[in-house]
Amino acid sequence: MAVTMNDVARAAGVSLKTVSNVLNDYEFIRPATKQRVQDAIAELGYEANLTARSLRSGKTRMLGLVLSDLSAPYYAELASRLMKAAAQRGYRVLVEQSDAVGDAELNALQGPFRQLTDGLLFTPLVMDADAIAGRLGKKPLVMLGEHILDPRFDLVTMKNGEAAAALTSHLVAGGRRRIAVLGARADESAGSAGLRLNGYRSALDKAGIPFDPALVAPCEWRRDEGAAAVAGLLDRGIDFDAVFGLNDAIALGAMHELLIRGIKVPEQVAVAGFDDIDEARFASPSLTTVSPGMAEIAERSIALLIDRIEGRETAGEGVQVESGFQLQIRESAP
Amino acid sequence: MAVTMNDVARAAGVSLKTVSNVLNDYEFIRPATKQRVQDAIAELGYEANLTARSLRSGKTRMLGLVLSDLSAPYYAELASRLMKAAAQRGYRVLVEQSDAVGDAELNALQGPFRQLTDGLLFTPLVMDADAIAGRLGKKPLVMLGEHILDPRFDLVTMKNGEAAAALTSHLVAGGRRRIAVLGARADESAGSAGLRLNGYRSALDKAGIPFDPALVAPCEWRRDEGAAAVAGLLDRGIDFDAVFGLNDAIALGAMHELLIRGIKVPEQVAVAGFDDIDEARFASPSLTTVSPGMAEIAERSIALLIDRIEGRETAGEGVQVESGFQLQIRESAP
DNA sequence: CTGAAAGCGCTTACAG
DNA sequence: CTGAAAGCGCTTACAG
Repeated sequence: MAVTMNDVARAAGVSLKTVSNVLNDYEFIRPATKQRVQDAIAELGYEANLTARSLRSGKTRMLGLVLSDLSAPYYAELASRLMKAAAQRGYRVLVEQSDAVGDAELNALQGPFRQLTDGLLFTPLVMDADAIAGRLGKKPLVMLGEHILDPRFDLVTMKNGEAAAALTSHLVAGGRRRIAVLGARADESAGSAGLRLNGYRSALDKAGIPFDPALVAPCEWRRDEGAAAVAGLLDRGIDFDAVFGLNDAIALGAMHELLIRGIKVPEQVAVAGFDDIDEARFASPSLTTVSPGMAEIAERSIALLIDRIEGRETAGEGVQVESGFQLQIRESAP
Repeated sequence: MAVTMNDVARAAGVSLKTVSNVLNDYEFIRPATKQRVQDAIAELGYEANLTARSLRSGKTRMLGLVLSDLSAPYYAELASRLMKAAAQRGYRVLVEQSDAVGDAELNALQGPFRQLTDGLLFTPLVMDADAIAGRLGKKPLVMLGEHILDPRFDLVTMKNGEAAAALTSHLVAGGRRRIAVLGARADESAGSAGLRLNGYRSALDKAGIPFDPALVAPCEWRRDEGAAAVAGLLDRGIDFDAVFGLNDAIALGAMHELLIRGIKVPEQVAVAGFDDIDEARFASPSLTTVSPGMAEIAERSIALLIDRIEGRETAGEGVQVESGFQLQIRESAP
């Protein structure tokens, strides 16, 4: 049997409530009493039972993180940072993978997962704003790194459009005119893919370069899909002098396929990505990309969610946070 | 207020216990009763309170996963698979990052983290067998992908030594004689690093190639460290014709550094890694490595841990599982 | 097959 | 500042 608060109370000669007060940093405790309780805790090696605390208080001090796939490098790095930011504030992060399946997202939103957490960081890939708003419940939810700009939701994201435009302009400044875009999603205009695609188009507009839909290839945001997408363009005989992967994984997959086929990067085709995952620096050639300020995203989304949970943030409408970005110009598109 | 079992019992006209029986798939319930309860559950939208269940039963249906850093690609892929394997069996995985810090490992082993989980998958980098055995507690613990081969512990791992030897023999068969090893750890002879290093040495022995300690460079298992380690060898003027990174991240970092310096891979220096992370296939040149059967490791470690938790595995001594491996010969060391 | 009672270990009003 | 009581929502013996 584990040591309980009752044991501590008995050992210290006080009531249960007094022990509870000490544990919860209640202000008005006589120093001597407090000391006696703390001594008893130390002596008995008492540790609070978190489950009992949760049952009574209704709080778990866990945050839910819903994303499609933890093995994607961007999400892995993000999850790692989020966990550290949460730990500093006394919270843990419980991760749920949705595999970009709608049912899984729905489950994370209202199933048992929700019960286990005091609030959610949510990266929806399938559900739209109305579907989410309809299942919202009363626990706080912060949209993460995603697209749904809706006054009903808190959102921590980056300047997807601006950053994509800046990257595209950089490619144009390097003399590229036919820039293929990999990773667009047909069904999604407001999502990250859509926002980045819009940024690309606006940069082309600004440069007076006509938009060619033949240069836009949809694919999932993985290395193998990026490779397949660029292979498709080549096999269809489509001419291009640059590739913009809507994330780094796509770009790295595409770059691999180009090199395999003997196409020189960046001499014949420049390649650029998005996310600045660690891998981008060490690719050969190293990958030009956009750094989305992941540290800031992690820090601010955790802070916002916990502020909501603990009632410090009380804005009726959603709070929108946009982190800054930085171009990382490297060998693949100098 | 959420719907409780009491509400369901009242609606169905049965006692609490009967509702509990239905929820827990107790065999002997009259079908009509069961149906009435299930109808009431559906009608009221009842969902069991997991916290209350945990408090009473002492089970959380969560598994703890302790590793150094979730953003390392191997761990990210492994965690993703473990979560899926656990989910299939009705368990969740709660991840704790130790940053390879001893205190953090100790905390995960006996702090509140332990309370939240029914069992642990543990990848210790600092603590040794005796330290762990001393803090073991009564909840099951499975050593994961690591070195501690001790009859007191359950262990799921791979054939580190054999695989490293096979890879080294492959390099030797390709004509390499001076094979640098990156990622050795001075303090660790039994760990993964030590086992892989031993495999390397035994393969050299077999080939009649003398072991040269100057070719062994210690470093952390990250890309930047692999790059720095190979840079160190080059700057010290040490001659080598192959690099064996003790994991893929090291090898990829080293390969990047070689290419930056105009050294041709594999013509001048062959490069090989260990883990077969997705990134290895898409590197340029693609990376020769060892596939450790991660799917098998994930599946078997989850199965073993849950068998322990649920009392199906009752061996008094530790159960040792070694997954198979496969050489992945690619461009960096054909 | 089903019920009434006890209790897991805390926190939360409510008194004083 | 501190105490006695109630109760969070379940499961677990124990009866019958």
